[in-house]
Amino acid sequence: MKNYFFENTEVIIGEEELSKNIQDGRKLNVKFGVDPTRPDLTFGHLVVFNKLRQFQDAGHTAILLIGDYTARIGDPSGRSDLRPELSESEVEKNAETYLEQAFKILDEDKTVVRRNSEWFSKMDFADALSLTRSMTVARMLERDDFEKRFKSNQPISMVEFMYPLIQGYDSIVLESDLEIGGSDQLFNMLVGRNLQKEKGMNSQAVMTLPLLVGLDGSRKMSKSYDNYIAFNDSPKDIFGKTMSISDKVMWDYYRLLLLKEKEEIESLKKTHPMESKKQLAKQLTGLFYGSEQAEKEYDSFSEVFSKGKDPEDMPQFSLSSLKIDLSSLINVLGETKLFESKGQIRRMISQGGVKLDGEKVENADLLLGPIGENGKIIKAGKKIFIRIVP
RNA sequence: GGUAGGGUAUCCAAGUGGCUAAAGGAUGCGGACUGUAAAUCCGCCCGCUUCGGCGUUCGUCGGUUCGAAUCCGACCCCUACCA
Repeated sequence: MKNYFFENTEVIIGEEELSKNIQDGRKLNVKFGVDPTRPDLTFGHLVVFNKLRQFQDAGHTAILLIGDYTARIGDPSGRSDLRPELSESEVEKNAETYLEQAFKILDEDKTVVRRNSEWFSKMDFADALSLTRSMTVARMLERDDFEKRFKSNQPISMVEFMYPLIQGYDSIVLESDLEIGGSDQLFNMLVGRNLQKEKGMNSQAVMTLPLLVGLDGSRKMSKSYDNYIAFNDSPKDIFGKTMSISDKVMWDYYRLLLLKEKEEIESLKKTHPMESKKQLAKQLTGLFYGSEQAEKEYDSFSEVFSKGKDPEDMPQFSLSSLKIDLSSLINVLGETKLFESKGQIRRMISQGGVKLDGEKVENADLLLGPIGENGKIIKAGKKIFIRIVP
C-alpha cells in the first residue's frame, strides 16, 4: 500500500519501523525545528509545514521546536560564514512572528510548541562537554558542507561543530519519533537519531523534504539569497513573485506547495504555461489570504501586466508632505525610499525606465508642477507604481 | 610558539607607487523581444551632485611619499605545515 506520508520526500531513514508504527496506529511525536534568526518564514518552510500538517491531520503530535537558545549560534548549514549573534529580545520577537505565521498552515490546537532554552539554559558546562563525547571529529567532517569547507581551507568554528549535537539533544528531550526537515538538515537529524540510540531510547526516524528552488530558478529558496516568497508578503507580492518563477520550477511549486498529484500536474502541463502559472499564483495567494483576495490579485495582474493598465492601488505620496525643497522628479522619487539611491533613479531615467502618466521621462530634474485632484502616476521599471497627489 | 600564504566592492576574483572608483566573472537593475517565464542582445551597477565636480572605499591603526589597494611598522583575523 502506498503511504501518502512518504510522498514528496527525499530520504527516509528508519523507513521500515516508521511505516510499521504508522500502520499500528501509534501516535508519533513529529519534530520540526526552526531557527528564529530571521523574522520571516518562506515558502521553503512551507514544504515542511505541509508535511507536518499531514501528520497532524492523521492524529500525530506535531512538535514545533523553536531554537531560541541556539539561534544565537547560527546554523552553519550551507553557509561559509558565521551569523551575527542576536540578542535575546530579537530572538524572542522573531519567535513570536514565526509562530503567528506557522499557524497559517499548522493546526494550532494540535501543535506542541517548545523552545530549546527550556533545557539548554539549565545545562552546565560539564553537561555540554559530556555531550561532545558522543561525537568525533571525523564523523563531523562527514557532513558535506563541513568537508567542503575543510578541504577548501575555509574556517569552521567550534561552535558550529556543536550545532548538530545541540539539535540532536533536542530530539532526546522531546522524545521525538520522527524528525522532518529540508534535505540540508539530514546530517543534523541523523545525529539526533544516534544520540537517542546511545541513550537507549527509541531512535527517531528521519525524513528529508526537497529544498524548494527560489525565484532565481537555481539556488534554494532562502532569505540570504533574497530569492524568496515569505508567508508575510502582501497578496500582491505573493502573486507577483510567483509569476516571476521560471516555467521549469513551476511544477515543483505545484507539487511541494499545493501538494498536487502527478496526474493533475500532467494535465496542467497541457495548458498555456502562463495560465498554469496564474492559477498557481492564485492558489498560493488564496492559501494565505483567501480565495476572494486571490481572485482580485488574479484580475489585477491580468489588467496591469497583460493589458498594460495601471494597478488600482499603489503606494501614494503626497507632494506637500514630502520633505523636499524642489519638487523635481528625482527629489520626489528619492524621498519615497523605494529606491536604493538617487543614482539608481537617475540611471533608470536615463535608460528610459521611468514613465510619468504613461509618458517616458527624459529629464530627471523635471518639475512635477501643480498636481491635479487625480494626482500623477509614475511607473519605474516594470514593477514600481507610485501615485503622487498634491 | 615557529614558518609560509592570505584578508580587495553584494559574492568570486585581478591588480605590487601615479593612466585606479579599482580588470574580469556572477548576482542584481533598466531597455529591446516576450508571457513580469526561459533564451538572446544592448546599457547600468560605491554615495552625493547645481553634472563643473565633491566625498568615501581595498582587514585596522599609524608612517614614508608631491602621490599608496600597492612600500614600511604595529596590531587583528583566516588557512596550511611544524610544535
